[in-house]
Amino acid sequence: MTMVTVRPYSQALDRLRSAGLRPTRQRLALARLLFDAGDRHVSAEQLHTEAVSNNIRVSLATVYNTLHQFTDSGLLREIVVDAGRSYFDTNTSDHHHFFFERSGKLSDIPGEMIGVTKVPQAPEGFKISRVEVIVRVDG
Amino acid sequence: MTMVTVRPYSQALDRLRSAGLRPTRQRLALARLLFDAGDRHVSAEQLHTEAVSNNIRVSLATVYNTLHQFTDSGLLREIVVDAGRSYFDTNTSDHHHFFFERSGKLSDIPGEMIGVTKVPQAPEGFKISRVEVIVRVDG
DNA sequence: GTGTTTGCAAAGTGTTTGCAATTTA
DNA sequence: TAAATTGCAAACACTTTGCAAACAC
Repeated sequence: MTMVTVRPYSQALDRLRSAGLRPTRQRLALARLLFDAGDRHVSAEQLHTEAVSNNIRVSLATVYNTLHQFTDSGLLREIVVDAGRSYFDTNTSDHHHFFFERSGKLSDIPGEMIGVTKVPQAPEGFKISRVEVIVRVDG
Repeated sequence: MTMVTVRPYSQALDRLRSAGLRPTRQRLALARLLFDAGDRHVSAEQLHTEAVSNNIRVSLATVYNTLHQFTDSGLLREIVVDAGRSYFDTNTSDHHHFFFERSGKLSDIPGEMIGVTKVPQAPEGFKISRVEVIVRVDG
């Protein structure tokens, strides 16, 4: 018996709808690039380049706007590992990252593969919004 | 019996010596600001402002250079939590951080207060250089 | 049609660099 | 005095913004 992945059409439209974002040409095209290819970590510049080379006419400003709108509506997660460059992760579930210092690339570590114990209480009046583990690797 | 902290002079000079850095006026002054006041998390801009208001004549470029030299020689640790701004931590021992999203401030979590278990192997050919835990808090 | 979204170019951050002048050893 | 360090101003990389034109509903 063989497993078959049925992908009748991009889920991009549904994602936009459920996020309450108008499915404009640019947003749809970017959503396809982002979500139709499994888990990804992209910078704005990268995504823009990729869009352009796929003949999607979209400005860099719109890519930035779109990435932030997607992040605000929970479709993406922003990751900061490197001063002066933001990455956006299409995997919004609970997980952590390897960061490859030489190449500047990221890769996912499934949430259950790392255990963080004894996380201290947030100080009075604050609540923990996320516990992020970054395993920096080199070599 | 009373414990007395004897601080005959700043340890800044010794720190520079042991790091093999020439103790210039600027480096000494910055080292005093950084290390004579316990654990600190500062940005370049912050440190420069502080220096200027303490009548230390030093340019922002030199502050950047100095922070990087200190980091390279192990006197400081660089922390990236916020896109587009680097912090430098005078505590170079094994520990983690709270990051206060609203104020942009950091505070230390002693190394032994968080346990990270089951850290996966670094991929073939890579070695782990650091495991960083950032507890983002909000509110 | 009306309100939203886009693209452009300009402006804004934070950081780095080139090089002459200054300082340190 | 020779080599290292500094300051300045310009250059940089990345990101955000203002606003008119284009678009979605």
